[in-house]
Parts: sequence; C-alpha cells; structure tokens
Amino acid sequence: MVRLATPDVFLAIAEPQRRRILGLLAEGELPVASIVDRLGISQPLASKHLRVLRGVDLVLVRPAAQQRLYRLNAPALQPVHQWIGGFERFWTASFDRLDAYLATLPKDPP
Amino acid sequence: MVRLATPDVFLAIAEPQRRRILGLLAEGELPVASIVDRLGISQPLASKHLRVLRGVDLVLVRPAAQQRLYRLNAPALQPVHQWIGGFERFWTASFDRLDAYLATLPKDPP
DNA sequence: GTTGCGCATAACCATTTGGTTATATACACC
DNA sequence: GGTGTATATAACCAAATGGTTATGCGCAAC
Repeated sequence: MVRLATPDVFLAIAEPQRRRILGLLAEGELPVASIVDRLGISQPLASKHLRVLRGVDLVLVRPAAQQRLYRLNAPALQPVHQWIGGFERFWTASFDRLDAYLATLPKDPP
Repeated sequence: MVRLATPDVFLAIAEPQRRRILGLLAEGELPVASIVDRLGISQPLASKHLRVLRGVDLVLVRPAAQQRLYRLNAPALQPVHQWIGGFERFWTASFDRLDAYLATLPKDPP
C-alpha cells in the first residue's frame, strides 16, 4: 500500500509555498521550471509540493515534450470555500445588526 | 523567547479536530469539558488544540470559576476567506461561460 | 487548610513534514 | 546510438506535529 501523502485539501493549502504555487497557476498553465524560478525554490521541492497538490486534485498535469505543464483545478478548493462559508455569517453586516438587536433584549429574564 | 506554535490560520484549520472544535463553538460558548465530551478526545489534547486556536485568535477565552469558556472569533477566518475568494471566479457560472466562449476562438492562429 | 474539580502544562514518543543532495526516467536533438 | 534538458523519485535529516501519561495550578466548597 502506497499511502500517497496528504489526502486533505485543508492540509495541502496549509503550506505557504503551495499556496504561492496555486497563486501562480491562477494566471495560467506553467512548467515546473517556471515555478522553480518564480518561487526561488529547489526543483525537487517544487516537484514534491506539486505532488501533494496533485494528490488532492488541486492541480492537473499535461505532458509537453520533456516538460510537464501544470494548471490549476480550482473547483477542488470548494470544500474549503463551503466550510468557511458556514462561518461567514459571523462577520457579515446583517449578523452585526442581528447581534445589536439581540443585545437590546433583556438577559436572564426572572 | 517562547515561540508558541503555529502562527498561521491556514495551519490551524488544517487539523480536522480543530475544525470540529470551531464547528462546536459556532453554536455558542463552551467549557473545555464539553468539547472533550462531544469530540471524544482526551482533555490534554483538547487543551493543546485550543492553545493553537488561541494562538491565531480563532477562539477567545473567558474564565468562569474553575472553567474556561471558549468562544469562536470568526473574523480571524477572514484571511482564508479572502484567499479562497481570489479563486472563486474559477468555479463561477459566469466564468464557465467565459471559458466556453474562449473555447470557440481559434487556437494558435497562423 | 484540605479536598476535589477543571484545565493547562511538561515530558515524552512515533510519525509526518519541509527541506536537502544524489540519482533515475523520459524525451528532444544531434 | 549518445548528449543535454526537464522532471520525478530516493534517501536522508532536522524539526514539527498529534497523541499519550503524569503533574501542576487555580478556584470552590467543605
């Protein structure tokens, strides 16, 4: 059994460099060498991070000669978006108004 | 210098149990024992996770006799929400339409 | 004061992680 | 074929992480 690293999108985006990679790929498809260049990291490290991102489907690869062109697969971020969405109401203006309203109610009625 | 663990919200929410804790606290203030009970984890582990969450301001504590009442501080999630928001356009309907339009254009014009 | 409760911390352990250097694989070009 | 280029993988290392058990500390109640 091979157990290929992080099966969790939350863990995949917990790493700053991996978030930067996704940021780069948001601009378009890129070969590994470009990522290495623009992030100033070693090539093996980039490959490692890309493997994790692939493992959770956050990126897709397309071979082109000796290169591997990586591109973003943004929908894989939706679980995170949805989870965060569940908390959004807590910092929303309408919630603030609700909060203010609740504050006008008597607390601990006798 | 004390270096108190994870200074990063992304890392804090990368842990499933910590996300569950936040989920519980979304319903309201809770003492540690409740979290321990409802999550079925050991008390020291709960305290450890809560410390990490405190470290990134995701939760706030209020002492009440021997208890410590924890509550959610949702605005601390906004960095994540904003980062994700930068990718939202990629799975939005309007973007799909743009994508479909781009697909109708000739590729590699001579 | 002392006993008990609720929680935090310490000390420790196995596993995982980001990082490195060295090597293998795959393809293009000569 | 051989050579160079682009990427992946292997082997390894130090540090961090989730988890445990044992202990400390503050507060209440007796």
